[in-house]
Amino acid sequence: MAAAAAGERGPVMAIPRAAPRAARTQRRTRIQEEKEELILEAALDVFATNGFRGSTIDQIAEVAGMSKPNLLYYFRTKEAMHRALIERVLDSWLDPLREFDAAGNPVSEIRSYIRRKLEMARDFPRESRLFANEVLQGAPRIEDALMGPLKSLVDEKAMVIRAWAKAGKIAKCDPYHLIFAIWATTQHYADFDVQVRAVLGPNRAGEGRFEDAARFLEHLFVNGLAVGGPPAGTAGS
Amino acid sequence: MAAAAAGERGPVMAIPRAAPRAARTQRRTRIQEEKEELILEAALDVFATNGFRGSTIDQIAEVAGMSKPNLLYYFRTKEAMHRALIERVLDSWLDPLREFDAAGNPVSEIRSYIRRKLEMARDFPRESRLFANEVLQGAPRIEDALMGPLKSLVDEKAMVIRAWAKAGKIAKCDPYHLIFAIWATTQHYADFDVQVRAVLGPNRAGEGRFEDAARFLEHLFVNGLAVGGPPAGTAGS
DNA sequence: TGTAATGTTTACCAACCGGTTAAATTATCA
DNA sequence: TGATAATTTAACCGGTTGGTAAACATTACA
Repeated sequence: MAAAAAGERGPVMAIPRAAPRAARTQRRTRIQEEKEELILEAALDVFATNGFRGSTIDQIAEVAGMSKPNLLYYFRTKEAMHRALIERVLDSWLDPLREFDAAGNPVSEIRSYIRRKLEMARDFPRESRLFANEVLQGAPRIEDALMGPLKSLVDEKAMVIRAWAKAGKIAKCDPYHLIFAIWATTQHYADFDVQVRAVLGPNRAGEGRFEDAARFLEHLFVNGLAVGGPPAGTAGS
Repeated sequence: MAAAAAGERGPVMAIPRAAPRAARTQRRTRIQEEKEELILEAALDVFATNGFRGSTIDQIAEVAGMSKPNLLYYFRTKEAMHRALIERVLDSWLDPLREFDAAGNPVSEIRSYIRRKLEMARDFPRESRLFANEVLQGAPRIEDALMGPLKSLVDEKAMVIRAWAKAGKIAKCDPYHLIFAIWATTQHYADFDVQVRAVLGPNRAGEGRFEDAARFLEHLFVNGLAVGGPPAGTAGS
């Protein structure tokens, strides 16, 4: 896709610019691989904290320690950078959900899904914010991914959850909203990090907050999805 | 604050511009009130969908049906618009949490808090996204609000929840993470609306999704916070 | 009704931003 | 080593953006 776009302008004449990631030879030099890596790393930094429109090529260039035209040598447009970044990150971002195993024990599957998602929020907050920014602003550049691969994967896993509920292994519940709830609660710690820190205050804002969150969320979801109504003694006035 | 900023430039000379919301007389004319209202309404629209940096004064002007300089007559800078907007919206945004009543029944208090927050996500998604954008990008313009009024309110309500837990009315849990979880799950339906719609698909993306979400979340939190461990029969292989 | 304060518009500007051009520099390899 | 391709840089460009200047229009009010 990127390669096709690169060749769109010059029809016959000797190509005016070197056209990296070109059509003929595949991924060329060592240096190209390194620099693209470097750029995408910087782009992740900048896009994640400023969103697409709020980010400038100059910012990315500065973080990457390169000149702006040099960046544009590797990625023809700002949007191409963003596209490449999304493409590269989306797959690994969905991994935890993919690992969700129909054959496993429902409670432990859900528990470990929560834990994995929380680990990702802790270890890859930029990735989380990259998507959050994008989705929040209407997902103009990842709509396809949302309605395609993402929806398919969720549909598949929702069926698994529904089967568990039907078999009486967990409480009857809407699997989609369950998945939303897990996404929301876990990614919250990456996307709304400053708010979490501000509310917890300097004493509790350390890395321990992820352990506390894990404990709470596991309790919430495991108890919340346990079969049968609330155990007893919760009726008040 | 805004008034003080307005007078910073011209020191002695006859004030060059009309200086609305001026120092002497209080909030002046009817038309001023109307136009400021109009502008903030438009600003909410634009800031909520594009974030601060991603929004332009021209966009806001267009939505408001006014010229850019006219906007800048009422708010001296883009940041002043944003500040005024945040100030105006923050209070009502925190209302549901304020209504959280220590004297009430814990389960029904939590249940109705969830419901109110979900209603706000449905009825005021722009407000939710305004904050989400801001917090996501590091909250450079609302840090004070987060660490001041917000933290205070949460601290207060966290004590209430902790008392409930201590009295055995709900399960022992970290009250801060409980509040985060409620925020995250409810605001998710405003902030990540496109994703929710994309995943649910055209059939289920109608307004009914909020009812489904309410049902699921009430179940999750009420069951999840019920005293005692998971009722029975959830142990698998 | 007249006039001073308030409100609106047109024209403008400097900085920024995405992107291009072309020339210079460096790596590759026959 | 030398030619060729790949990489990097300086200079530049047109459009956008936040904001201003000043003239013009309208409103409030004595």
